Amino acid sequence: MRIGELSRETGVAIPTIKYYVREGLLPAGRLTSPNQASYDAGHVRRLRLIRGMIDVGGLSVSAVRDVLAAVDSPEESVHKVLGAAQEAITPRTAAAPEGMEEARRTVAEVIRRRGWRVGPENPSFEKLAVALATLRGIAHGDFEEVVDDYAEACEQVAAADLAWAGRNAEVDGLVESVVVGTVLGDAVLSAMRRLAHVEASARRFESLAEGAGAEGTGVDRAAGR
Amino acid sequence: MRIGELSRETGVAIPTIKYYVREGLLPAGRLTSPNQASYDAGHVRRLRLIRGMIDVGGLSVSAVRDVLAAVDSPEESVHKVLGAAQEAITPRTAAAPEGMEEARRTVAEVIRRRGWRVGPENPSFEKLAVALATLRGIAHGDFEEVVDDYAEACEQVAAADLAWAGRNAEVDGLVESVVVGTVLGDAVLSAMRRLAHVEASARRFESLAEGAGAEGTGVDRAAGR
DNA sequence: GTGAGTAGATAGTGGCGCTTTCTGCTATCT
DNA sequence: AGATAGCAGAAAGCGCCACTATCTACTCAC
Repeated sequence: MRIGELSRETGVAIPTIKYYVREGLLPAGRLTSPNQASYDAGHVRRLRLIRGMIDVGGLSVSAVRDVLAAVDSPEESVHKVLGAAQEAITPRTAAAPEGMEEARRTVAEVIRRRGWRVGPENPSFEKLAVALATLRGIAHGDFEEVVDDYAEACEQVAAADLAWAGRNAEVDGLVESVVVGTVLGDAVLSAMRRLAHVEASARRFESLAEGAGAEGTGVDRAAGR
Repeated sequence: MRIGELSRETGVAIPTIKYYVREGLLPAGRLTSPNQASYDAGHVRRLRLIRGMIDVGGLSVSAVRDVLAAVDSPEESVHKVLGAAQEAITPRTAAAPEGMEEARRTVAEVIRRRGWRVGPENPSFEKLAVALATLRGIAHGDFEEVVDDYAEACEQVAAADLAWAGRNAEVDGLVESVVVGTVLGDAVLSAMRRLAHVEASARRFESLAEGAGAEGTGVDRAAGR
């Protein structure tokens, strides 16, 4: 397959494909003559993976490069790849807000209550603490009461993810499955969470005020601040 | 409070504050003389909200503007604000991948099974379908078997969110609570999902191969593709 | 042999999120 | 009263990013 076909197959413009090759996201084609190269199904898959991470996962090109570098090192442990994917997927290096110490304690507490074996050295530990500290700096309601519900839900999701990755690994390889599941799973999860929000508030408003001309998606007028 | 104090209080540089004012994210201070303005606690809160959405939520400045515009229109229904927040939080306008029709059917099926009352006109419906279609284009394992677990977890999360927003609304206003919960909740959820992944795979690998020198965080070597 | 397609390289583009610089002012300290 | 520090507002500039355009020299298919 030549570059034009690869482009048509994946919907990615030719100059963009060349750009990805230059940037090291995509391996170059096998040269059949000084100005002809051939691409195969691996390139199609890889390109789709790249576009998925960029378009759906919202990753930057350099984040994708980091993730793929981890995917490509064959002897790397899943642990490291997962770490790279997690590192790459989170936006920026958020400046530490106030109240981080308390937030870290909250996270450690949840982890303890759940019986998880993750330490503060895991980058997600810190990310979570930053998010919680930020939340406390903005909103008054105590988020700690919610955190355990989140944790329980996450356990369920993680179990499902693992089962899926296990099944998928037989074809695509474990590492790639983990990466795809992590990056795209986030997108799935947050879209679904929004749908669930709509339903949950529909349910609440209907029980509060019955039959007041619902708006289709359910959530209805409510006072601002 | 003058701009210098506002800057110190929030950790945001003065030119950046001015930039946010220009961009309409932050209301201007009240002028006390032609070249002096005073800012109050509302500005501090607002600035923290902006930085939280940008740093932790990963939103762009223009996305934040859209969200805040919705927050500020007092008679707007929660429905609309939630929609604006949801619109703003999702990255780009992902090009439609192949297999969208099947993906839409899958989403509709899950919604039906769950008894949710959300239609395809909800933007998250489409976002979810795009994510699923992309996933199918990349990975072989059937994600549909996982989708119901996700949905159940999301129900739990959404119920917790709603309860929190209800409590928080008494102080901060419902609309703002919903926005904060939606945007920052995503960050919390994905960080926590990663922690749960680590634990879940630790649990699996330990049951498969007992005592093979665990690496601290649990996940350990496994074959690549 | 002609036209469409290609590799590889360099330069350019538009948007984003600030940052710098400037001018005239004013609050505050000594 | 003078010195110093800070401020408002406007305009221009900057560095990065993700492409995109253009070019040359080739070659393959008809």
